Amino acid sequence: MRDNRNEMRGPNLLFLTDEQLRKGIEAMFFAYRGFTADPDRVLSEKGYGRAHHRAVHFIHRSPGTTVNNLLGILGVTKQSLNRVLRSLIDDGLVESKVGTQDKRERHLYLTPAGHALEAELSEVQTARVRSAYRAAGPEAVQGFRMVLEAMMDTEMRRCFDKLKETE
Amino acid sequence: MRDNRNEMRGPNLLFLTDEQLRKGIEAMFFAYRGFTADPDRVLSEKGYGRAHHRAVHFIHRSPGTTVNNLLGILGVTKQSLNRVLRSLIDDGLVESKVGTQDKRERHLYLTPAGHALEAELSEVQTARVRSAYRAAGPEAVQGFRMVLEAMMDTEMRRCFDKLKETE
DNA sequence: ACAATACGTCAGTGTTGTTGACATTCCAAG
DNA sequence: CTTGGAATGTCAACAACACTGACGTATTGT
Repeated sequence: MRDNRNEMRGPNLLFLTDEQLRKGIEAMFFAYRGFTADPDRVLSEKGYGRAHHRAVHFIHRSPGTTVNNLLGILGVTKQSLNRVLRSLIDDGLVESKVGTQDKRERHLYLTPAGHALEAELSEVQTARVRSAYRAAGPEAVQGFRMVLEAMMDTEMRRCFDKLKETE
Repeated sequence: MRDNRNEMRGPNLLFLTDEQLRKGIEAMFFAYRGFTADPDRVLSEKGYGRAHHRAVHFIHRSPGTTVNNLLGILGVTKQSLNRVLRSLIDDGLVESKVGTQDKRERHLYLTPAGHALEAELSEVQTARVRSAYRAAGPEAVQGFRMVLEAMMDTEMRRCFDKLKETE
């Protein structure tokens, strides 16, 4: 059950009180809204949703990735991803090439128009994150990243680490 | 446009490179999935969605709040909130009382059953946040909170601060 | 030949969002 | 006091998006 007695266990445990935890939860809720607000605005102007942003982002990040790869990274169903990819391909933002070794696979790439959209989305989102980073300072950013990574599932952690080593 | 030259501006600006910003964006994406995964599991068992969680959370947080207040906090449309509230009221988790001063307003309260659901949701979500906090340590948590607050809109910031002062 | 994999698609369901209309209540100007 | 506007909340119809589960096709590998 709830435990409010952390407050009496010394100042080094103050950050684990229910009060602090709830504040963190609410901060996460509001901050994520801010985090997605700008890209969402851009997307809705073009008739796209948040799922399109994610697809475009990770195709940009890992050109030539397959549909199955994206499914694992995004954590959506095949049908949702397919609908998104279908519209992106029809609109000429994403190109789907049949694999050379394994012809069952489709490798996904951004077209020039796709790169343009990605840049536009990345622009507005990065601007906000940069501003937040600048306001909070380097040590805060390091802490921010540590908590976020500790909040992931092992599954996502695996995805995240795999993306990191691609640098 | 993109700016990769931050890397040459000294070590104190290393955290503002595009690489670091992109990593932060992806970490935020994956972490938020982890953040909502456990409550989502509980909710779907009961036929509810994430919107129900938010409503229950903030009614618990601010008992007697009005529908309009919740609209501002949650950032959803009136109809979406109303549908959610309708099901919660019909299921006996939320009680809606006509205002005494202003009879147009409906003041919202959790019933005992509502408090039970809130506790169950809070339990699983808090467990993960607590674990992340513990793993990252107090200084990291402070940085985490600073960056999150800096990432909010002024609008949300206002909501967040108003909730904070209720303590 | 046979099973497994990668991809696409269909039907049915549920949540969420938008548009727009509507009833009730409050308040203030006439 | 009356009346009109503004605020609060409710509701219906429709669209967007996601999920489940099943099925079909092409390809790979044993």
